[in-house]
Amino acid sequence: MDSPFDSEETDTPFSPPPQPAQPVRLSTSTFSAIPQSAVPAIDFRASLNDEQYAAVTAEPGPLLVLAGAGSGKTRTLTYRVAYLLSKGVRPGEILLLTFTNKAAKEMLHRVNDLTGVEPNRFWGGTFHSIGHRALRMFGEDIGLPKNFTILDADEAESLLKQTVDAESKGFFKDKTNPKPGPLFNVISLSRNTQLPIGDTIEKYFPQYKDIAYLIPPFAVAYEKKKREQNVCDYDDLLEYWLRLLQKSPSVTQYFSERFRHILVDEYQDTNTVQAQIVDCIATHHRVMAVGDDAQCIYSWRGADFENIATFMDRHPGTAIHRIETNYRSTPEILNFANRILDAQPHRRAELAKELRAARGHGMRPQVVQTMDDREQADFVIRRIRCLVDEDGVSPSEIAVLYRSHFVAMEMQLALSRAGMPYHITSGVKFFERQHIKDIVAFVRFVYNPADELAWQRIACLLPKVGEKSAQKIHAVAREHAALMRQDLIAVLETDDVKTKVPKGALDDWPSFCASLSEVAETMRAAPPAKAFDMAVNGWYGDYLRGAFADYIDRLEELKALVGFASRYETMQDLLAQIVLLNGETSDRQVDPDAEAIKLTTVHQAKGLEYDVVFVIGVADGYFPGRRAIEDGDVEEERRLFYVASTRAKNELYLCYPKVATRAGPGGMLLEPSRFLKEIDASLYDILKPPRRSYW
DNA sequence: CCTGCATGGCTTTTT
DNA sequence: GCCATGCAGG
Repeated sequence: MDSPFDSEETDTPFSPPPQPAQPVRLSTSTFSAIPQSAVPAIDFRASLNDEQYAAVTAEPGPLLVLAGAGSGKTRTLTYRVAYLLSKGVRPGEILLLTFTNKAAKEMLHRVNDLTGVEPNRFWGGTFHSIGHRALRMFGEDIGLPKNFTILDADEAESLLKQTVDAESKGFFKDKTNPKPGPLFNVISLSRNTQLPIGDTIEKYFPQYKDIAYLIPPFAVAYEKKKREQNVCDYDDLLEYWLRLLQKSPSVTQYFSERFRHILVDEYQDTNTVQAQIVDCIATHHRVMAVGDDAQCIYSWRGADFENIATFMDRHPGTAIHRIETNYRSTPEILNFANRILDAQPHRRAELAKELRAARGHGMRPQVVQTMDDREQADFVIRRIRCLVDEDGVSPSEIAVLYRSHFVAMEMQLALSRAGMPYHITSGVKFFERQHIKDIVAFVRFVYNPADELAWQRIACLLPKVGEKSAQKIHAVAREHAALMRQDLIAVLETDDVKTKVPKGALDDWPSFCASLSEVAETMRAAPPAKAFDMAVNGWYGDYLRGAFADYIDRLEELKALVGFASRYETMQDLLAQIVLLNGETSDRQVDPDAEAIKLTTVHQAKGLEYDVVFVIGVADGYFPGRRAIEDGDVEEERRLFYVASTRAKNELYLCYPKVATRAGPGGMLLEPSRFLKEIDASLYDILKPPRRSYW
């Protein structure tokens, strides 16, 4: 049972002396009082308020922390980690689970600042990335070969599409049937909620009631395909992890003995699988779940804030801590935000929190009405200039938030025109760029030749090769390889295989195959970055030169990818991170350290705070989104609006254009968001910026 | 079977 | 005003 992570906790200067193994027990005991001199002494009492202090220093055991927005939830969590360390708990005994990569990074960074303990000494990260680690260690116990690869959302969807096409020829031809995307969502949601597909459809997708019976076989076939190709989709990382824990007592024992303390951030956003995973590992009940039902914004992915309510049933003797003092926002912003929740049709009384403002007064939120997108962007830019130049606000303390990516389009253009540097956590991500995905697929195929999606991607780059030819080539190569007991890549150049290669592709074929072999060779002997380097310099390099006019720029990015790869020691880890870190934004920025304002979706802004926040597109149809309105369920959108508003510390601007220029049929008139209309007008000011002269 | 053109349909949010 | 899918040609 060797883990590549084991060494990390044992040989660093901060490690306390080894402790005798302690029996797992329901913890009524206090912490073992082993002095921890390496971690700097922290005055917990002075650094925290009463509520936070109580939670941070609570006896080990099930803890539920109900923490409102801006009440210092992350602070509580990070200090809890520091407190555990100060009591002699080793970093390797702490498991820290979050939802987004950003949150994980932020948390571990803060712990590092506080205690000096390096982030990589904890097991901390998203459920998915920790699931991947678990599968990497124990996947073979449930029949998952160790070189499995991970499909991103597009690839998974396309595999499902191919599966369904193969199972039932005309399914997608019939327009009344769900398309691959929605179909994937149905299956995914059923897996994440652990509900049978029939129940899932009844509950969440009644429009598919009539064809519900068709879907379970598709799900089964899809699962089979994934196994054949030795690939996992995102949901597998959670489901297989759970299955592993349920099927193998020794694995469960390993995790629960190893992670004597479990902390879960944003517990309101756990879905059934995630909650079950936590419960399985936390047989010792030393688990701290931190959450706020008002900020549950992932229910479309199966998140169920009822998990908070049932936590105490699943972990008897739960101590509940409420943290209700808000240090972040001015009372004006907080009043406004509280009213958003007041308008909720049904509130859970037992979860309700009353946020108290701790700060002095500031300005009321400003509702900004402009003609169109363009004026909206102009307003934001002019206001930012003013804030930065005259009020001395740092650009990095300013954020522009929106419900969905497309709302930010005009904003991006305007910022570029104005020469104002910005970070954007949306749009086409670095790892989603074509050439990046190509080269990753190239390497991924070498690593796992059963991965047909990776194969299709690279094979289709050859002239005259499309999906069908790619499939045929792969099939014949697979057969041949099995027959000859040889590597799949080694048989690609045999005549049998070549008969399936279209004429137009034969010119490229030898160098294509040679490059694959070279990469395979490198992968066996050298660190992963070398294999990437080899791939870039081989056949793909030639292809790139011919296929793209901006060849130089793209090559530059591929070199950056090689640089990224050099941070990883194993191919498995590297390839997984590329899929899972689906974040690393393609900042159009030259200097990454330059002070830049931030553009992000509300989802990605969760947990973060800024001096000044602009929410753009606060109009019905945008926020709440059109879809949510049509489905008659805007409650999640309301929580999202609450999350957006509570990101602001000093100033909050809610902007909307009166005319929709781009979206919809065009020229449509927009109403202010219903969430604005629900709020007493005395709680905000209305601002109508003068029309800008255009010459 | 692949590729190019035209029409229709449409837009969450993240791992 | 965009992208993806559908149809005709090679």
